[in-house]
Amino acid sequence: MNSLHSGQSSDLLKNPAGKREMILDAALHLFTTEGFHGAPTSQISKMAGISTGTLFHYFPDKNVLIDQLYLTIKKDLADEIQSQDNPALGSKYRLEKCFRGFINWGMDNPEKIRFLEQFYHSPSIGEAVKVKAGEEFEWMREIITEAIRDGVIRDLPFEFFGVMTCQVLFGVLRLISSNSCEMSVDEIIESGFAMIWIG
Amino acid sequence: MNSLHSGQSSDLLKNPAGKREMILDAALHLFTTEGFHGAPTSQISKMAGISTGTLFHYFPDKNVLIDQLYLTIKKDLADEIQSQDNPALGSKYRLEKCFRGFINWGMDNPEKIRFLEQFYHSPSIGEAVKVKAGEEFEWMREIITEAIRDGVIRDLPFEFFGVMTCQVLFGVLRLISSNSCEMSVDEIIESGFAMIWIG
Amino acid sequence: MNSLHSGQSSDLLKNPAGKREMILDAALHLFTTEGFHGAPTSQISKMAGISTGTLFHYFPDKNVLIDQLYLTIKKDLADEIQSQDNPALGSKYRLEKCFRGFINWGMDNPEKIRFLEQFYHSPSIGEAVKVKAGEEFEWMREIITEAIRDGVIRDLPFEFFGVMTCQVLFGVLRLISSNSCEMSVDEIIESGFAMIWIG
Amino acid sequence: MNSLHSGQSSDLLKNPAGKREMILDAALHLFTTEGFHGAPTSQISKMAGISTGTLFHYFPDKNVLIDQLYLTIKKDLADEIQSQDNPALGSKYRLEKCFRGFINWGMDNPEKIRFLEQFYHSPSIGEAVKVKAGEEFEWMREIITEAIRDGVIRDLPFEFFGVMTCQVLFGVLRLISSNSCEMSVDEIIESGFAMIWIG
DNA sequence: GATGAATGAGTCTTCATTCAT
DNA sequence: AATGAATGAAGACTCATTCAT
Repeated sequence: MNSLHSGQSSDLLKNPAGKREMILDAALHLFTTEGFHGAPTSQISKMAGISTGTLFHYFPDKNVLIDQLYLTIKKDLADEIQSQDNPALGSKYRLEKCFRGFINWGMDNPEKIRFLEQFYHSPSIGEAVKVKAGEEFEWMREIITEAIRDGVIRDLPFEFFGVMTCQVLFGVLRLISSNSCEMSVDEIIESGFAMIWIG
Repeated sequence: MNSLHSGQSSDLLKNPAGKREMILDAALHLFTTEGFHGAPTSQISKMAGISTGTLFHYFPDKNVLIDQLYLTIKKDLADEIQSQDNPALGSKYRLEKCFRGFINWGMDNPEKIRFLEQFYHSPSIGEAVKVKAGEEFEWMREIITEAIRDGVIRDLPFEFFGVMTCQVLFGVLRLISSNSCEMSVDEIIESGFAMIWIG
Repeated sequence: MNSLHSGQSSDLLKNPAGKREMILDAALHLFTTEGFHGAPTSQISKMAGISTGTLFHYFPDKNVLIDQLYLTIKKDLADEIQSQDNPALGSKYRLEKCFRGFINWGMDNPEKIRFLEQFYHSPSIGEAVKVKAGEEFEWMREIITEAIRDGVIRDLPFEFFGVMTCQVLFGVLRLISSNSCEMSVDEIIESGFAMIWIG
Repeated sequence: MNSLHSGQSSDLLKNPAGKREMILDAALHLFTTEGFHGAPTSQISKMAGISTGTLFHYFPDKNVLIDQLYLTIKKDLADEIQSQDNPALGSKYRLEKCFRGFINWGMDNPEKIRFLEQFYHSPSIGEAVKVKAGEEFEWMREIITEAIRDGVIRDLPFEFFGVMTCQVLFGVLRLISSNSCEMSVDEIIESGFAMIWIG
């Protein structure tokens, strides 16, 4: 018996993506389409292909599940953007790269975007988690500071810039995905960016 | 029986603000702080000062309640803005008046703003109601068209303008209410408007 | 239609003993035979002839149910004993009357006796309730004091006398109900009393 | 491989007191404080320092665990008392030695006493086990018979004497451990014994 | 219209037990 | 022997909704 091969095949059969990840995936879908209280844990585990008990083996309760999901998604987004950053380049270029990273990630992950939109304002996510998730984006503060020094954006507080940029980028993604306005994807993106650069 | 007398006294004693309104008020508060499924109808009726059965006298079920609440709030906002409009004036002035109307209404009704933010993306509101609520703002299309003709804003579809403006105005209100950025209320508002005018 | 008659019959059909009492009766039986955690609330409500939800209308949770049951039973016992007391009589006579009252009540209510035996030492009953239940018997302190003054029982603290008397009387009732010793009920009772009088 | 060496080291490292005993110890504590159904096997194994699966290696199921625990404790008590008995001495002396043995064991093992009090009347212990546990004390029947012949105690059935003596001794231990009556330990013990001798 | 007791399907969560490693 | 992830039946409790009064 070839232990290497048998090991691989059993890994693939039993662990196609890791149960924790399968739970998070199912939860993402159901929370987004049904809401937090509208998505029973029984349905989440069924969709994840595990038993009801197993869900609680990975997440002590439903609140922890949505908190971890929120955190995971925000970190996923932050990592994706940061992975493409190059501190050696100019601030305007770096900033635009971040925006495009956000938009691309959002177009690739429409359900995650819907989740973030829906739950950022929701009482279902713990406050501590919201704060912690926000910290994943702290590294951008430096780019903003530099961009202000370079005159690329107006001299306004980081908070203002952060909130407004998010609002505009979420708006861009909603327009793209709703497909209800007669503009090309690129037009939407460029028009959105225009609001940020001057604002 | 003297209907005038009996009507008056019972109205004043039992119905100081109208039970329907008291239910909507309680629902607004609880849906905003607890979410749709997180706010039991029993708690809503208790806060409204009525019995559990009475709630279902005014709203056939809980979904109708939140739908009506959403509709009522959006109409409230639209009416407030429209009441201050004067079609005889210039498009830029009218548009700015609308924005300021929105902002002022939002500052006066922070819970309603939170409700709109939270439930605009939520599956708890019926699609038909979302559409119907959107129609309350159809009258603004004319102002936008005029503003584009006057070169006050860029020539972009109504949908783009509508989504983006909402996003920016909600951002402005959030910054104002969170109080976390070192800017005066006026600075926040003006900086927000600047993004819209050019965008 | 005879409203008087119909009223009576519907009362009898719908309220043969009061739902609260039916729940307490069912709980008494099931807690005694299955233990606290061994008796599902679903089974209690089924035996009480009500729905699962109704149980929680009368008792906010299962712990309150057993606490109230314990309190009700202890009060039942205390009231029964006190109702036969006559402060005008001598202390020995009164004390013996109390003992016989206890024994008779215990023989009439074997399940309640089993319940008290089983749950007096159990962590399932809240401490506060145990204390409160104990206070139902405070009025006996006076009889004991008098009995000591009269030389009917030895001069020992109320606590000693209380605990020991209970132990003996519970023992008497167990021997009577187990039927495993070749003594008549009266012999058991008299032999038990003998232990108390001198102790 | 040196079995002696490996055996020793693993025994000492992994089995300082025997896993079976550690499970029984943990179960004793948790059953006493939380009740049978209130103490999850997972918590018992955690407290015993073993895995959930190992518990079921030593005890096929939870009922067997509590049955064995009950049996072990009763045997422990019986052995302790019997070990101090000397058939050559007089019946009154032997009997008193037994009582003192019980009291001393109870003062040394308060948790075991609480366990016996709590579970003697509980449906969680199998009937067969209760009978079997009772047999551990059969050897005392001879002492009682002798004591009756010697006129040390009244001529009453073994069952009466057994139940009543237990009740009194448990009462004594409860008074000692509750510390709520103004008597010295010796006074409580002697006053308790007095009840037995005459009864 | 107004009440609130009653319902029971549905929710989250627990836990004894198994079994592949 | 030992582990601990996995199971899923079962439990406590909730809550939208009804209906007799």
